[in-house]
Amino acid sequence: MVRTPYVDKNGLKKGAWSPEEDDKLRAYIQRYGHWNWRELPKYAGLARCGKSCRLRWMNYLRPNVKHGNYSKEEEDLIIKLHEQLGNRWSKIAAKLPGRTDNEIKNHWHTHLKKRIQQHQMKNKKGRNRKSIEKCKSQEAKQSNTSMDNNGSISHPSVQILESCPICPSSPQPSSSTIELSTSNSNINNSGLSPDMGLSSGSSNCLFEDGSTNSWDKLADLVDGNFWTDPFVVDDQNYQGHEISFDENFWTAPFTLENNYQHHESDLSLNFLGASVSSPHMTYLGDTDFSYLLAEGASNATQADGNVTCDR
DNA sequence: AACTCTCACAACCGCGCATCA
DNA sequence: CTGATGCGCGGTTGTGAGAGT
Repeated sequence: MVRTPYVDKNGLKKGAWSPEEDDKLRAYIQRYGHWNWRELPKYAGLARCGKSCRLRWMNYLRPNVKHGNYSKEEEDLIIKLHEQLGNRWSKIAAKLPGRTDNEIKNHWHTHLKKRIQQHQMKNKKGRNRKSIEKCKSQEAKQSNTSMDNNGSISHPSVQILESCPICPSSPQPSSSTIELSTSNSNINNSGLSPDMGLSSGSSNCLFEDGSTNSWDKLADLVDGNFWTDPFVVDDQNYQGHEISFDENFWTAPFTLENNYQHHESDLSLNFLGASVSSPHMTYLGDTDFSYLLAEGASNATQADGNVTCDR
């Protein structure tokens, strides 16, 4: 999947990086920093150009760089930002902690662009269908409606309310009761505003501002995958740290305690009032804690961050 | 099994901007 | 002001893996 390593005419190595080269670059930068990319490879003992070193560090070796596994929330944010900013990948990457411009760009070209195109096609079809129905109903009343061979219509009085291309339909909630509570933390998922905590019963939902809203209003806020997609909690008091849950979130009970040194906040979430552990939790933070969990550690504890998670 | 096609993504390349002498 | 240099950005390419035939 990567380019075969080779040496160019200037004696500089190109192509895929070896683990040894990675180690050299990582060790050097961790010790001395990247004071001058052009000079760096010479001192780090690498037969690479500075540009190549910079790219490798920025896109792969740099701490906290996340790879793959884009959450629904991240994808929606990328789509939204791309609408606003266009192909300004570095600006987009700046809004997604742990993601690089290169990776976002790749993800866009390989996944999101297609998704957008599919949604647009779908909307176009749906719009045509709607339009045809409306058109038919108006045909009896008015005679100046026209329809082409493709089913597209043109009519001065037909108004089309186009749905969001990304969130075409809003689901009805399942019959189960869902209750979430946070302390000093914000829950958010596709379409919910970042500062909106959600606590809901089976027929309506209570927002943090105290207002009660019908499911219809909630349905307006969430997209079609809200009830099935991974759920992300973004603790904004400790930026860059994310805790994400997989599709078993809704069925697997769990407890998470998150007491950071710099603020005493506890992040705890209860599923139906039960305070138990989940085997499906992944911590995507600055520390190596995620690896402990990925390795299947039980009672994983992050010492300095005081993060605990029982399995 | 062998071949072809498509996908995914790391890495490269060229350009433009900022800084400095 | 101008040229050299370094860096960052965005577009493109190369290639291994997996799917399809």
